[in-house]
Amino acid sequence: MPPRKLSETPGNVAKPATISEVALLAGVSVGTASKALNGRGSLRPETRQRVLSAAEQLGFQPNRAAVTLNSGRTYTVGMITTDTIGRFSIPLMMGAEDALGAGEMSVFLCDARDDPIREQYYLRTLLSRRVDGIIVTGRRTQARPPIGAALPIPVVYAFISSADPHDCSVVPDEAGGARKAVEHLLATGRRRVAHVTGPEHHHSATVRASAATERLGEAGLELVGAPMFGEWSEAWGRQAVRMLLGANAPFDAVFCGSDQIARGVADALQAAGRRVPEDVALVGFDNWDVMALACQPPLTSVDMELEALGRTAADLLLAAINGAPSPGRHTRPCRLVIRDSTA
Amino acid sequence: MPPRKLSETPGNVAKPATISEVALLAGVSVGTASKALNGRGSLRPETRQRVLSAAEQLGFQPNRAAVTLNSGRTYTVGMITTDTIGRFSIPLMMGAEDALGAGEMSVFLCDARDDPIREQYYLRTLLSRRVDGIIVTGRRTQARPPIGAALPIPVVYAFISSADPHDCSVVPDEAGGARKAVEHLLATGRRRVAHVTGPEHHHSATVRASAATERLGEAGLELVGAPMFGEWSEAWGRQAVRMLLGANAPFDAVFCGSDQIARGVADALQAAGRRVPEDVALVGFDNWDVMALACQPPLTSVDMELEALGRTAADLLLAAINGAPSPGRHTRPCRLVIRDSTA
DNA sequence: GAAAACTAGGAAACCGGTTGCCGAACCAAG
DNA sequence: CTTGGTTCGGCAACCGGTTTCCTAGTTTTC
Repeated sequence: MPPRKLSETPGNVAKPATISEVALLAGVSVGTASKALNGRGSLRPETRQRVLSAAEQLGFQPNRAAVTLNSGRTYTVGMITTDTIGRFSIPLMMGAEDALGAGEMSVFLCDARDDPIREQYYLRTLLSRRVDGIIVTGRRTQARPPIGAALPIPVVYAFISSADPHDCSVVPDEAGGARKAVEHLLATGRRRVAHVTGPEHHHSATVRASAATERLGEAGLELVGAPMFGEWSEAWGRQAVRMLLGANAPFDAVFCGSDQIARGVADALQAAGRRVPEDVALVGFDNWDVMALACQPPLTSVDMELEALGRTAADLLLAAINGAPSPGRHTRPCRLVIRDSTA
Repeated sequence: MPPRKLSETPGNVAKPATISEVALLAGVSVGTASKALNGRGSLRPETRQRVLSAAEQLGFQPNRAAVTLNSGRTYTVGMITTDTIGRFSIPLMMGAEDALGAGEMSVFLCDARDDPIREQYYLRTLLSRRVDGIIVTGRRTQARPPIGAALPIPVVYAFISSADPHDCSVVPDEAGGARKAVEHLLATGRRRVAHVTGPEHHHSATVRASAATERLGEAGLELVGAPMFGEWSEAWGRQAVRMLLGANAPFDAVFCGSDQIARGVADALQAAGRRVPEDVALVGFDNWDVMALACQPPLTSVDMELEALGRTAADLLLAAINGAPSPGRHTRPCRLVIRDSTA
């Protein structure tokens, strides 16, 4: 095999310049070149300048492997999504990547696809690559077993949280979000609120349901019927409306566990001749633009601010890498985005 | 700053083991340890075993920076999404990450967010980190200027393509997909097909529209009216249906440029009393499960097989890294997924 | 004008592995 | 007992930077 025939393009550069080539061109030693490039040591300004122009001319970029080797720092972090990359992981990743990029950190992407074997494989890979830290994200907020014990580097869990309370986790305040949703419904004069949400075994569903119930209780009210647990789909939203209408318990608002459910609810309500928001106000959860904006009318929804959450996680990780860890569970508020479905 | 106080956890390991520690424990020299671990040189089986158990015992993982330094290979590639990570980039990234991970490659994630400055920043970063190759992806299939000229490493464009025909690009056969959609409609007896799609300045919209028109022409038919260019939204789908119904030109099928449009079309048709698929058959594009499955009835749609596309791109990149580049534009077929909207 | 104090820049060790080369120990053959 | 061929494993160079230490040359000081 030829040494590195990487492309047929004629203008292809063979190899990046090394510091010794820069030193040679500038007529100094390698050590001096290094000092000039990093602003260390005491050099005549003219010498420094000569090295800098030589570097410029050769398009010199220091070999990060070499830098890593004697600093011990890789300026790299790993991001493991335990569930498949999806609607929730993306904003998280974007936020984290944004904050890390600003700190000159690069991000290794690892998609463990819900497979513990893949997860451990990636963990070993990341440790072998000596990343400075790891962010673990997932699709659900439920606590999960720590990804590893006694790791030599800091780990931050984002959205998902670690079952070990000493680990650093950043999670959205889903209960607070649900309370905000209910408060808004109360503020707009609704008194008979139903709740349609995802499966009962899903952590988010139960947390949001309890918080909503509790907040109504504080206002001396009760949920219309029990929380309706089902699945995170439009079809379930439609079905739930049929059940609600059949139950003969009047309601003037539905707080939904997700925007998809809310959209199904909206469709079914209108099919049944109920107007949104005049007859029934509607609040969703996730503020997933595709759903919330396409809904008719556009949907008021709770936004978990995942991008900011990812950014926070990255900042906490950077702090931990720099020797200032913040162990424990950190909570970030949700934001209510008001649209026509409750106007 | 303390040297590396990374977490408060007591069991925290200070530092990963080095090969010299392994060698010490096994009672051999560093070089011998290296040979034992890599299966090189000629060693007594017993010696080899002693080194292996020492490595095992210390949890030794070779420092990749050191390996990189003398192999020149980083076993790392960069993945740059030119547009923001979104619905299209995700499956691409997953496919690529999957194929690369199987080849022991790690992936640097770079989200350029449609910003040329960020893009060049990431490119420099990746080159400085001496990645073995780069995959460029984006949200649209249109050709874009090459990300850099005369790069020392191979680059593969996935989904998006490079304006330079010598660059390696992998794109879905959107025209073929559109033809398949039309063929299916013809096969199910439809003869009066309308086409509602995205903005005319969008490459995908025009390519798909032309292919659909052409395929109808081959059957001696014409599109009902001109292709209706608008935007990629449900609202436009609904509006287009109102326009179609108002035009008094009968139609028995609508081929839509996206699933979102198709869903708007479905809703508006049903609101107008037209049954899907009995009166009007409907085909979407993208096979975006959230839309295609939630649509009533579930939507027949063209799937661009983005995950496979990403995998192909990764395979081509790996081949190029190993000295076997495949310059030029590579096309991958789309797949028609048949559901109730055309049954 | 000589000694002391700086200054600029070079030599070399080092980070943690890999690999070519060489020598020691062992075996069998002469 | 010497010689030649093997086998095993150590030594040291090397990858590309950074950093410490040190020296030669210049400037300052008395």
